[in-house]
Order: sequence, then structure tokens, then C-alpha cells
Amino acid sequence: MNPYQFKSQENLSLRQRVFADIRDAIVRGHLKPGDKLRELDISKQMNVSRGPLREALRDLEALGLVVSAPYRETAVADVRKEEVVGLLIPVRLQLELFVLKQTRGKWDEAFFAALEEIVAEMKRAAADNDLFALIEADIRFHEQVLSLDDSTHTQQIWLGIVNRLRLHFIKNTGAFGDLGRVPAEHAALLSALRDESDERIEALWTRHIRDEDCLLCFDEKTD
Amino acid sequence: MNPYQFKSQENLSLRQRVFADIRDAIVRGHLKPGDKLRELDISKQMNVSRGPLREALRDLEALGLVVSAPYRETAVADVRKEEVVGLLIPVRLQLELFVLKQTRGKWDEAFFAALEEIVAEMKRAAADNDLFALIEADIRFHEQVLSLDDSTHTQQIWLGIVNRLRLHFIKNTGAFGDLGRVPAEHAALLSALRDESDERIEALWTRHIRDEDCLLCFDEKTD
DNA sequence: CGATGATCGATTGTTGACAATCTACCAATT
DNA sequence: AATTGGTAGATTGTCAACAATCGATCATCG
Repeated sequence: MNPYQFKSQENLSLRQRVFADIRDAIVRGHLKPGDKLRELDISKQMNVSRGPLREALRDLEALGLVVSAPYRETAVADVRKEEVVGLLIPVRLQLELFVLKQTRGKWDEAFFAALEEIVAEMKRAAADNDLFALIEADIRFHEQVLSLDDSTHTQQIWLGIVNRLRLHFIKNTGAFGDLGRVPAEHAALLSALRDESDERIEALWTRHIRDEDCLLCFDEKTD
Repeated sequence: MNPYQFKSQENLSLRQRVFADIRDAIVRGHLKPGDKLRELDISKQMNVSRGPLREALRDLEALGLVVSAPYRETAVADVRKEEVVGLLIPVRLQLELFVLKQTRGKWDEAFFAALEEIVAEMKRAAADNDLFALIEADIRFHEQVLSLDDSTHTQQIWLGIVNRLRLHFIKNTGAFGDLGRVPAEHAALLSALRDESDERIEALWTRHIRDEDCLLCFDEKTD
């Protein structure tokens, strides 16, 4: 056998690359809610025919990042803060707690090391004041946890909310007062996973995810 | 103004009709998990070109009803009972409780009447021993509740799980011992919505949704 | 005999052209 | 002036042909 592990060569179809590009443009904020996505324009810009592009738009629609109606142009969707805070984040919390409970005892050193590495990335991003990288690392931290469970449904539900969370985070950029708090919080979570009891982990985890939206609600309350 | 309210004329694209047909074939059990969906076969059978069909397949994939990989044929997805019971149903419970809390006080007579009508349908279906109709009525009951909230996210998350619930229910058909229990349970829920306190409603609702999977786990434990 | 390479049929991926529909605008009618 | 009807341009919906890739099969070679 091969002693070196090659990364799986991801065979991305045109449709998937197009999808990723548009998604990134949306969650990075280059496309604002309500912006029209005209198929011909985009297909010309990307040098791609409309077939794969249309399929990519349908994928984005399924994730709630765009909205469309027959014969009307597709537009970037909006995400309202109350819905994210009241619904998406609770569902997400439920999802992560489910996986943590489900996989208790399966946490090995490789898992902890991966989280450690992500926390290090967070620190770098916070030091650089790179908000986007920070958010991506944050998401990757939680995805690493979710990946403990290989159930299709877990991934599917996560996919259904993660991009709207991205959109939400980016939209409420200004609220992140202290970027350094993010790596610190996640480091605390990691150390809890290593040493603390299940109940304590659950309590910490719940508070962490609640705090994340408090960070974001914050800007509404300041003078 | 017109005194008569016309139903909104639904303008369904070919893609949407194709989507609905395949979805029905899957949740009705005519297509079993693992069955291959060859684009050319289906497009010929439906007398439709592959473009809209492919988009419909991508929609089905987003809902977790089919799985596919590049250059490999799409196949009907399977749904494992543990995942439904452990994850989909808890998430669904959370979703419905959220909407109920959110819309408390907005429940009018028209809403109750709609639920009443659905319960009547359930009774008919149970009397006819028509399992499929019963399941559809059950789903419609809960969709009626969810429709109290007009948030996009609520619908989106529901869409992400409802078809897999359908698949699950159909798959575990044999478990439904007493069809009459279903309308009775929902009638109880309805009367609780009318008269009981919020706490009592929440408790009843939680028990109801838990019971639904108990009904389905049932077949594993008999004899 | 086992591993590698080539070939073929089947299936999906992609494209560009054509058809159907929508929106906006303006004229006709009352 | 308000409503209706019609037209034009833009945009999406649909199609059928072509290209790329996959899996199975068999030949080749060590």
C-alpha cells in the first residue's frame, strides 16, 4: 500500500464550479440581495453555456441563496436576521448537539489535532483582521465536528443552512467588535471536548452558539 | 373589486412537473432505493428533453431523494430509520414548535376550520384503509400549521425534510396497526390549539411527534 | 496467473439554436 | 383619465446534436 495519502482528486463538473463561484460571490457580498442574475450575462462572463449555469442556479435556489419564478429573472435572496437567530441557529445547535451525543467516545487525537489547526487559523485571521477568513475558519471548525457523523441527513440539513449563515455573518460584519474573541471561544470549546463532562460540553456549546448571535445582535442595541 | 377570490393560477414549468412526477413515483414506492434513473430513458418515457429533466433531478438531489456523482447515473436514495428518528423528527419538532410560539395569537377561525377539514379527510382515509391518503393528510395538517409563519427559511427547512419523511412513512407501512388513531390524535391536537394553554400545547405536540415515530419503531419490537 | 493497457458501448456533460413568456411602453377606446 | 389591447425587446424555457467520461471486457505483457 501507499504510505502517502493523496488527497482525493475532486472531479468537479462545470456546473459545480459555476455554483461555487456564484455562491462565493454572494456570501462574500459582491452580489447583494435583490441583485438580478441574468443567465445570458453570466454565461457570457463565465464563458459557459446556459445549461450548466441554469443547473447551478437551481442548486443555489435549493440552498435558499437565490429566488426565482418561471420566466422571471433569478435574484439574490435576502436573509432576515430574526429568521436566522430564531430558526436557523436553533436548528444548527440541535444538529451539532445531536452529532456530539451520537459520536461520544469516537473523538480521537486526529480529530482534536484538526480542530487545533483550525483554531490556529482563526488566530492568524484575527491578527490579520481578515473577517472573511475568520468566518470561514469558524464554519470549518463546526463542520469538522459535524463530519464525525457520516449520516447523509446531517450533511444535508447543514448544507441547507450553512450558506445562509455565511450570508448572515457577512451582512452583519460591523458587529464583530473583538475578533480575538472568536479563536479564544473555540479554543475553550476544544479544551472542553478533551477534558470536560458531557453535560458541561453541552452547556458550553449551547452558550457558544447563542453568543455568536449575540455578537451579531449587538450592533442593533448600541446607541 | 371582485367579490370572488380566484385561486392563484400556478404556472408550472416543465421542470417542475417532471420534478413532481418523479418525486411522487419515489414517495409512492414505485421507485425503490437504489433504482437507477437514466436520463435518456426517462426523457423518452416522459416525452421531454434532457434539459428540464436534469434540472428536476438536481432538485430531487437537493431534497435528498436521489443521489448522483459526475458521469454516473442518478439513483433513488435510501433513508435510514435511525437518521429519521434521531435527527429529522427532532428537527421537525423544533421547527413546528418555533412556528407555534412565533404565531401564538394569530390563530383565527379560518385556520381552525382548515385543520378541521384535514382531520375529516384523515377519517375518510382511515375508513378506506388508504394509507397513502392518510399520510398525505397528516403532512398537510402539519404544513397548515407551518404556513402560519411566512418565513422563507421555515419553508426551506421543511422542504428539506418532508420528502424524506414521506419516504420513511411509506417504507414502514406495515407498522401502522391502527389507522384510526391518526385522525383521533390530530383532532386532539386541534382541540388543544383551541382551548389549552401554551405549555400544554407544547407538551402534547412533542408527545404527538414522538408517538409518530413510536408507531413506526413498533414493528421492530413486535414478537 | 496477476497487473496493465486498449477498446467499445452506454451514459452523462455541454453547447448553441429556437420557442415561449414576461415586462415595459405606447396607442386606442370609453 | 383610466382601462384595455397591441407591439417590441429582453429573458427564460426547451430541444436535439455533439463531446467527454465511465465501466466492462478483453488482449497484452511480465
